[in-house]
Amino acid sequence: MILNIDLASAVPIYQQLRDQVVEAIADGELAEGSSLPPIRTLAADFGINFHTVNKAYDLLRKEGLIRLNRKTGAVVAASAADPPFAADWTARARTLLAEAVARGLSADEVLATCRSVLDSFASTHREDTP
Amino acid sequence: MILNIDLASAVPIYQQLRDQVVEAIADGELAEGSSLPPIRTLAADFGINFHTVNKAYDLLRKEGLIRLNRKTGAVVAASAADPPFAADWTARARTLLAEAVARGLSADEVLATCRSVLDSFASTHREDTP
DNA sequence: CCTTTGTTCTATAACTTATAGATCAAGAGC
DNA sequence: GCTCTTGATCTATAAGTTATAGAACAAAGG
Repeated sequence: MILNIDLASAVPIYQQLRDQVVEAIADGELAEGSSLPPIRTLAADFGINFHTVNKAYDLLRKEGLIRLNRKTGAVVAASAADPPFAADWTARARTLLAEAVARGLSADEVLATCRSVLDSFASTHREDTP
Repeated sequence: MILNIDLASAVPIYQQLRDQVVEAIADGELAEGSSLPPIRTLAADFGINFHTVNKAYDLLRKEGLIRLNRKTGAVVAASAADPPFAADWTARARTLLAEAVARGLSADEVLATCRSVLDSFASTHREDTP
């Protein structure tokens, strides 16, 4: 798994890490059961503090995306969307979609972009499609 | 225009205000040329500081969504999406869409949700559809 | 004139982010 | 058994963000 962080970005480092793990899971690059690097290793690789990585992993655990165990380390969990998540997600999507439309993108363009992004997730790295 | 703010929310007040104006513009509820309430009026209505409202308006101005003038007040600008915006928006959409997929929603469900939200924007409050 | 409006300064308290160091507890392997 | 690796959990500190507050300025209108 290839992770990149941008120290100059306005988005917090722990959030960048979380986002990239989320994208890797959606991508299929990180399948259920696969392991993430140990906190300290990842921190050393990026030259950042291990507490920052810990915060990202803790966030992913709270979201139910990974399981954390001593020695087993961080492992990608089985995904099961609960109804409250769907409602919350839709509210956030509404805000993001509204921004695109308000800035002058047409609904068709926006939907095409979404479809294209979703296709890029569905098509790659799936090992359960023989 | 009906604005609601949640003081208990984790999302900053100025961001909530910005998001709701963005949604109102996407909705057509706020058409090009229509006026937003004066900073101090809005602040008084919500019982919050006028600097907080000023920050939201300033953000909207920087995004090119409204124009600010002394005495003319805050007016919704003509929308014209520049290419850098589209690229930036797609990157943010990728993160949000990835979250839905990673949490177990199917690509079809997600796309249907997006379509439904976009339809809700396109269908309401348009006075340029005779 | 005086009011209304956005704009711009300073200041402060509370919270968030990132860093740092120390320690604990569970499991693996020698 | 001992040690190493691992996540988990405390304290602490510096820098940045958020929200509040008060004051004052500049332009346009009545």
